[in-house]
Parts: sequence; structure tokens; C-alpha cells
Amino acid sequence: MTATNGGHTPADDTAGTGHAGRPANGTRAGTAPGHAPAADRDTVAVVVRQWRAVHPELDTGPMEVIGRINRCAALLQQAEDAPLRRAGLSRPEFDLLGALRRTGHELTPGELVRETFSSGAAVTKRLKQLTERGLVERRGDARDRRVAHVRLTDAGRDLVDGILPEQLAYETSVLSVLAPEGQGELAGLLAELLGRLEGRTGAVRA
Amino acid sequence: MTATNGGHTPADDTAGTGHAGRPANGTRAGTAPGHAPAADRDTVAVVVRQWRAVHPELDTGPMEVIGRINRCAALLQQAEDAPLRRAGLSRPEFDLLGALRRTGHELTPGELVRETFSSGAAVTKRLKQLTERGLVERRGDARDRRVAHVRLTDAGRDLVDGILPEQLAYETSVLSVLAPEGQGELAGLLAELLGRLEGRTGAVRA
DNA sequence: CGAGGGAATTTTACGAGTAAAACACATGTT
DNA sequence: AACATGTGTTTTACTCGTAAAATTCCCTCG
Repeated sequence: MTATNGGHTPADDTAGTGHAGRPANGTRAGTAPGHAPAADRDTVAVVVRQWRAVHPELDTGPMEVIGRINRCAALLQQAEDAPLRRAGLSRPEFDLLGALRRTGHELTPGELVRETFSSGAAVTKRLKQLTERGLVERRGDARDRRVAHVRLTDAGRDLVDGILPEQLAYETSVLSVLAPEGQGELAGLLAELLGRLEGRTGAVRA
Repeated sequence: MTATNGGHTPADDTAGTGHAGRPANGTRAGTAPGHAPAADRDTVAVVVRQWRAVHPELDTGPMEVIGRINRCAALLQQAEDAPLRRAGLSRPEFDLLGALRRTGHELTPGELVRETFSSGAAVTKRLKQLTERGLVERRGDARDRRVAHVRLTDAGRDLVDGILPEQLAYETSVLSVLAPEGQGELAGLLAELLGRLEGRTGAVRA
């Protein structure tokens, strides 16, 4: 979207929360080559400054990172929803189809729940709709009559294969502001962080 | 949460989409000092591998970055919702209160919409609830009777001030997997990316 | 001054997700 | 074999957010 979509962010944040912060006040934030000082280049910087003015005693450092992650995610999702809506799909629906496509084989509703990180009820509803639209098919299991097996129809597969390149092309264009090494660094740092977050499920006490 | 919360991620992704990717197959993903190769340290790496197996011709690079941003955001939000729920607040509600707290002055509903990145209708509903709970107060404008001015009550201010340190402490603990320089780098890279995303509203065609 | 145009906010109708309960079935136990 | 227990999936009741329409009010212009 960013052009097509109406422009409503579902789960944003950053703004209200407090997510922004400052990496040490000395840690040069500008990582890029010859870029502006990025005083308040983005919304997060502004928010952090506000918090610091009100609560000078708090270390707002983490906000710089987490606030930006949240905001980037929100904007990216909004942007990438456009090609999906054009195809008449919501993101969660595409995620479901994508899971089937990338694993290459049938999945049960339960497996879709895990692959998709959504609730069982949500998966049930989506499957119902996607089945009606002819994008997926279900088949009962011979052994265990509780379980079902879901697979993509040809139409479903084609739809995913048609959208995916668009998504990747858009993502590539957005990331092009970063040098290739920058992209690698970013991926690496995020992988570390994600490793901790996914690590022992819920080990980090909130 | 990550321990308290039920465990339902609202707006996740990564899994189904395709967000993951690989920074060049040579770009060492491990950015940290002496860490494991991170072969499939996280979910995103697994997903990317699946996509590459199915569509070897596509450049899945951007997925490594964007997939991780999305997944990190989802997990962070889930984790940080715990202290909020304990206080009986949803994240959007806290965002609204936070906007009032950090700006330090009254805001109109319209301003809250902008600060909070949510729809007008949503703000209206939240204000209604928060007012009933005695966390905010409204006052009509003398000049223009269409506008209202919203301010935090003492209870509202205290609530925000009580929660914020918890949030920051949690964020600090999560980010502690990264060295301080790593955090700075991450903040800087994300700032660059965010700059582009926020830049000219919707300039990047999807 | 009275109408038109526009802005701020709220209301309405509805779609989508969640938690918890309900189902349907399989399996280990005695 | 009958049952308690546990798992896979769906159903139910409800909440929340959205889009679009409706309200209320300001301001300018003829």
C-alpha cells in the first residue's frame, strides 16, 4: 500500500508506549555512511525526547531499539498489505496459504496453528473461507478421524506464487536504503535478539 | 507476559508470509561475538530455508531482515502486554495514556489520533472507557465547541508512571543479549530504515 | 445574515479475532 | 470391554477495530 491502502494501522505502538530511547547519548546512531545526524529523522526519536524530558531519571535507551522495531513492523505490514488486498487476501490468510506452499505438503489445522502463530479458532474460520474460495481443500484422515489434512488447490498455489515475487520486490526496494553489509548486520543483530525472544518460551520475565 | 499471558499473538507473520530470507548466503549472520552459527537459531531461518527450497529462483534475502523485524515485534508486544494487563490496560489504551503523559499537556482527540496512529473511532471508544475508569478527563473548548481537550487525571498519571519503569526494565533485560555497541548499531540501522518508511508518506510503491 | 463547504468528533453496522466451552475421537488402564 | 484422560478441531459469546455515515459546529462569501 503506502499508496493504495486506506491507511489504518492495526497494531502500531511506538507513539504512545515509550518505545524509542537513546543508545547511550554517545553511541552514534547514524550507522549509514554519510547521512544526516538523524536528530529526529523518525517519529521514535521525537517520542524518546519527550519521555526524557518528563522522566530524566529513566534510561530510555531500549526505546530506541524496540520502538523502532515496532514502528518498522507496523509500517511494513501496512505497506505489504496492499498487494494482498489487491488479491483479495488478508495477511493472516496469506500466511496460512504461505505455510502450505513453503512446506510443500499437506498440513493439519493444528500444524497450521503452530506455523501461523494464530489461535485454533482463527485457523478454523480462515480455512472455512479459503475453502469456499477454492484456494484450499480438506481431506479427512483415515486413521484418526479427528484430524483433517489441508492442501492448496492449484488456484491457491498460483495465487501465492503470483504474490510472493511482488512482496519480495517491494521488500528489496525498501531495504535498498541500507548497504548490503548493513542488511547483513541488521539481519544478524535481529537474529540474536530473536534467538533470545524465542529461546526458552517465556523465559524472560516481563 | 511470556509467562503470564494466555499466549495469542495478534499480528504476527513471518511464518506464513515469507519473511525471512538470507543475507547473501555468505554474509555471516552471526553478528555477536562468539555465538553459535545460528543455522536455524530462530524460526525465520527455518522459514526462509523452506521458501528457498520451493522457489530457488527468488532472492529471499530481504526476508532475513523483514521477517525478523515482524517476528521480534510480535514477540515483544506479546511479552510487554503482561504488565499492562496486570494493570487492566490494553496496549492501545496505554499508548493513549502515554501520549498524554509524554507530551505533558492536554491533547484533543484528533491529536491523539495522530500521536497514536489509530482511527478516530477507536480513539473515541478508548476515551470513553478511560474516562469512565477515571484515568482521563475531558474538557470542552471555549472557542470551538467541536473540539475537546483530554488530560490525564492524577490516577492516570500515576498508572503510567508506575508501568513505564517496568516496561523499560524488561526491555533492558531483553536487549542485554546484545553488547551496548550492538544495541547502538541496531538502533542506527533501524533508524535508517524507518526514515525511509516514514519519509514521504507512501512514497515507496508497494 | 443565511447558505455552502469543510473540519472535529461520534455513531452505526459489521467483520475478525479471542477465550472458553463443547465435540469427537483415540488411547492407556484396569 | 468400559472408562478416564487427553488431544485435535470446531462452536459460542463477546470484544474491539474499522469504514462510512451522521452530527455538530466554524467560517467565508454572496
